[in-house]
Amino acid sequence: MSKIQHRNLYREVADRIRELIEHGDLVPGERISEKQLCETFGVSRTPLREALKVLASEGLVELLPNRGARVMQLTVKMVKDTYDLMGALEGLSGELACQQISDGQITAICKLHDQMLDHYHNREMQAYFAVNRQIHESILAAANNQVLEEMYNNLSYRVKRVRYSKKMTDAFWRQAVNDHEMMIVALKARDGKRLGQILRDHLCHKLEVVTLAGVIEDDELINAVNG
Amino acid sequence: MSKIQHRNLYREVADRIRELIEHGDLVPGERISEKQLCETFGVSRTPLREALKVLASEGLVELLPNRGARVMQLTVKMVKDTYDLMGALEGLSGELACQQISDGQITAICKLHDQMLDHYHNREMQAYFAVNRQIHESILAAANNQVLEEMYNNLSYRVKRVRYSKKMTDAFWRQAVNDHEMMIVALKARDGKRLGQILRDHLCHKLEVVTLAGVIEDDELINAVNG
DNA sequence: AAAAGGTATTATGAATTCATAATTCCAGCA
DNA sequence: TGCTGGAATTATGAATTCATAATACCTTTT
Repeated sequence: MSKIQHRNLYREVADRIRELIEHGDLVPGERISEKQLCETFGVSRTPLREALKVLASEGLVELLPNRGARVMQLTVKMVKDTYDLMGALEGLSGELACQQISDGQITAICKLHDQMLDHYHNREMQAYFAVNRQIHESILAAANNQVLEEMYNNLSYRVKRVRYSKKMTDAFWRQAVNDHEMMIVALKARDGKRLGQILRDHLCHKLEVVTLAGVIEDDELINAVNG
Repeated sequence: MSKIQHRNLYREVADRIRELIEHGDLVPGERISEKQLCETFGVSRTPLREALKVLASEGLVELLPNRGARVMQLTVKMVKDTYDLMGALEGLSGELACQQISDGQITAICKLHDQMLDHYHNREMQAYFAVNRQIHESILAAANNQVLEEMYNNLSYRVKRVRYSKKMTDAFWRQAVNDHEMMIVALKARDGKRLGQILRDHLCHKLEVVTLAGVIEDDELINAVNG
């Protein structure tokens, strides 16, 4: 791994550690060795520890007093809670977007929607997810709320490790596409309340189709605490 | 000011700086002198700078490369955006709370509600706000979603400097109390959708009754950037 | 007197050093 | 053999030191 370039070191380090977590190179629950990371990145402990503190406040890492840091161990409940929250934020983004979105932005989203439909009919799941994400990001951007965007991205990062299942059921997929059809209708009508409602409900079953790799069951956690 | 006690220093320091910001001792836009804060708290620069980085990631402080830190300057738009977000989160808390709240918790909230009504009728604004906050916190707690709670508290901290106006209009106050009446009805019926809707709308006009002390108008900001 | 340039000072960014808490490992003992 | 206690080691928490960028101040020149 290439050494880090020296500019705003703690921020660079934080980005790199985020990548390591996202990529699964740092295993949840496993202790993070400061010395080892220092050597990996070629930096001293000061910026590394600053980065860890930022990551802790982002909820990606947990700091144990006098016992170092570890990658945050996600529980099923935490993932569910996070999805609930993201649903609420998506809903808000829809409501806000309708208040000010331009005709051009709407046509752009409709274009993406058509692309997504193509991928759906061709059963191209990767491409489908990519365009799907673009649509939601477009709505988020159209909401024109920096604080919302920041929060949403933070939450998104926390559960990034939980990947979408490769074997999404047809029924679920059809339902998701159907939601998107309704979204487009509401968006074109600039019906914020309705778009918000659709988006809030849209995400709420997403948990059913994620693979919980690296996520521990809550009863496991209880055992780990008691045992 | 008493020296800080040595235990998880960076966290203590962060708490203290939050207090200073909330209390208005650290003025928005003003540069934060590391040396001065170090002397105030009786700590070295290392934990202080760690604290600043955490506060920056919380949005309370902004870090300028090679030029230190300053208290985040709130704009009217940022405050509005934050209130929109908090409204959405309140709404979610209501929905979730209805799914699992116990009878005991409901009666406790009803009790608070009655207290609040008393304060309203007696025109005791301070007490009214205190109980009002307790009600919303109770619902938030009943939602049983740690991530939500954490995020709400963070947002709350960002706009804490913006205080409620002493001269809230009767009309507005009556409307707020009316909202609360409807909330109680929905809560007793455990009607999550409805409670969520009320809570989302409840906050959305709050901006109208806050004093924007220390907050700069967005056109001022534009002037500051251009000038 | 005002502006430009350069030096001195100060503040920040990062590395190193020091202190202390946690862990490991081993000896002694039951 | 397994358990307890303590020394040695290691890792973390915090302070200090070093390097460098930004700022302030002063001189020089027009």
